[in-house]
Amino acid sequence: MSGARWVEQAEARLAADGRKRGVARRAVLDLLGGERCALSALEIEDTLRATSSRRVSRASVYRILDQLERLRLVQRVGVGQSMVRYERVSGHDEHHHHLVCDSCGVVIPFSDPALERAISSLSERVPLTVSEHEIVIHGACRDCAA
Amino acid sequence: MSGARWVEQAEARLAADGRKRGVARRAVLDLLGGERCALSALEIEDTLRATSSRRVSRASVYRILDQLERLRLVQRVGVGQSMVRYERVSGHDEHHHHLVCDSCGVVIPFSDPALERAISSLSERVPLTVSEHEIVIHGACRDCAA
DNA sequence: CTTGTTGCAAACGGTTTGCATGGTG
DNA sequence: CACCATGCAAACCGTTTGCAACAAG
Repeated sequence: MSGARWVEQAEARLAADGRKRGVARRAVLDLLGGERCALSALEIEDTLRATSSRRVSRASVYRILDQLERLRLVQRVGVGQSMVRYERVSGHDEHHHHLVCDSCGVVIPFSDPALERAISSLSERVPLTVSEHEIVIHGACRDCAA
Repeated sequence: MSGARWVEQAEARLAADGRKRGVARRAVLDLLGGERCALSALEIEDTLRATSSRRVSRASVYRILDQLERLRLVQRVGVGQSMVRYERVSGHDEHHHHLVCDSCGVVIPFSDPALERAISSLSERVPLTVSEHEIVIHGACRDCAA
């Protein structure tokens, strides 16, 4: 799913949910639509301040992310243990997980069919009605390991 | 590795690192040694206040957990996105991951050899010197799904 | 005009730090 | 007796909330 299409679909679902359009949310949607990997609320605020002419308040960013999460349009990613990150939810085709460099903090997306197979087979044998899963691999990236 | 043996080994490694013994840390070690799954700093503080006669300050709990993490004696677990949890690191035999009920917050440990195999094979093909990995499966537990 | 949206500032809650005290090696 | 460990309280910082002004349907 392209970013533009995701934005479109998000607007539709928000409208169906009885929400009204607003400048702040539109700016956040446009930003998330252009990113395929996870951003924190503060990064979103900073990026918007830098690129957008109109200022978006921190509170609005959090409220908007909360709405989007409730509608399953974005997903929280527990990559850094201190700051929550969010990324847009697209089709299963774009499903991915994260490599995290514990030294410099860089986050690299990856996907692996064999791993997904193992997870989905496991999901059926577990005492939980599974809704999603998250895999984070920690280590040192090439720059930091050198 | 038994909890008691983990405590013993932890003390040894702390001593080797030039650390001196102290009551607060001993209490935290004993508690973690008796737990196989993840606890938050605040849970540790509360448990110690309830069970131990001597009070352990919140700051000490955080400082001690930080030391233990640095020495790889405990591991942060990003189970809830808001509160960091810690569990002791034992041998590969006790390696496990976590099921989280998003409704009531309960955390259930699990392990799966097939999944571990998929992860370790993946770890060799990834642009990162892998140190560890974390898998969290979200869903609704039996009580909450009912 | 009714109801959602936004910005501001203050409140919150988990975590960290500065400092003085106390205990270990 | 040098240095780590500890408690206390204050500072920090990401996040949430109350409120008043604003805008969409």
